[in-house]
Amino acid sequence: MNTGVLDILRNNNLSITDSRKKILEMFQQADGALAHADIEKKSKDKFDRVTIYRTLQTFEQKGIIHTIPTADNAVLYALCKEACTQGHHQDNHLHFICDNCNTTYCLNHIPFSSIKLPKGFTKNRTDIIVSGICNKCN
Amino acid sequence: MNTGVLDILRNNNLSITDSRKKILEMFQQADGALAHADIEKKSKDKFDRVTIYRTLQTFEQKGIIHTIPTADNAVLYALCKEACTQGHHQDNHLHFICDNCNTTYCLNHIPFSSIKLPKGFTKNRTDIIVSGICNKCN
DNA sequence: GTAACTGCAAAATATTTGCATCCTT
DNA sequence: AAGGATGCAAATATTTTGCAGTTAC
Repeated sequence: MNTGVLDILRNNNLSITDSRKKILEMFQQADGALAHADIEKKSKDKFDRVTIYRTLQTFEQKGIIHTIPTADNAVLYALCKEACTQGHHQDNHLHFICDNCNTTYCLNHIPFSSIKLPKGFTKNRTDIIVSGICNKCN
Repeated sequence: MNTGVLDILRNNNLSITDSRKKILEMFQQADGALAHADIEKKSKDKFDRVTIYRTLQTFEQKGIIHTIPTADNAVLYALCKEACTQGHHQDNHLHFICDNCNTTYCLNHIPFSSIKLPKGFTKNRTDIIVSGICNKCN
């Protein structure tokens, strides 16, 4: 897995630094979404808050991670799939947020019909957020 | 329209105050989503920031307005349709956010197939956020 | 060696809380 | 009159910015 992290950074022309390696690994291990606060907690005494903000921002610009909109307005990030490229994120995101344990699942394999917009509207990105109770909490 | 506002407040056992009337009217006139900042600007020198926070919170608890998840993490609110009741918001929200003018449209009449979750997952709320360019900006 | 990244300090924003006063009913 | 709502002050929390020192390449 470590190699994967390095490859991702190299492929995006980012220099290899401790914080970037560590934060990327956290995303891979989480296999789901992380909030700024999660990263801060899990990396206790490791990185400055500011570094985390900047790293997340860099990753998002490069298309390595994407934001997940949430109803309660927490800022969540998750690894992008291959389809994401710099400045142009994958079109369809389907995320499930558990109301109980608060875990976020990326359910990219769930199909849904594409949405037809009214005339004159152009679609760029679609986000679907489903909340409820996950299989572990049920 | 003024009567509508009063009815809404009465139906929810809320006392009729200037800020509540004014903010509700803003939502009706906006016919779309408003952020805390929008309300603050539009009601210049009228209400305290804190009153706006508290009013929005009250409205949301009563099911008069609901939050709209956004990718850029702005907090948006919009009027709920009749189907919303206290503590139990309408199931399907479809919102369009213009990347250009930033206007948010509630497109509740656009159909989409219901989403099937994996076994063990229970659905509570579904939000669909489409971003792109709206008909006015196109 | 140079450009880029990090950490610290501090500024700018955003949100919450406490309390005295005012308003609605 | 009583309970709730508002405004103000202040405490917290969150995010951004500047800059000097450090690190990657």
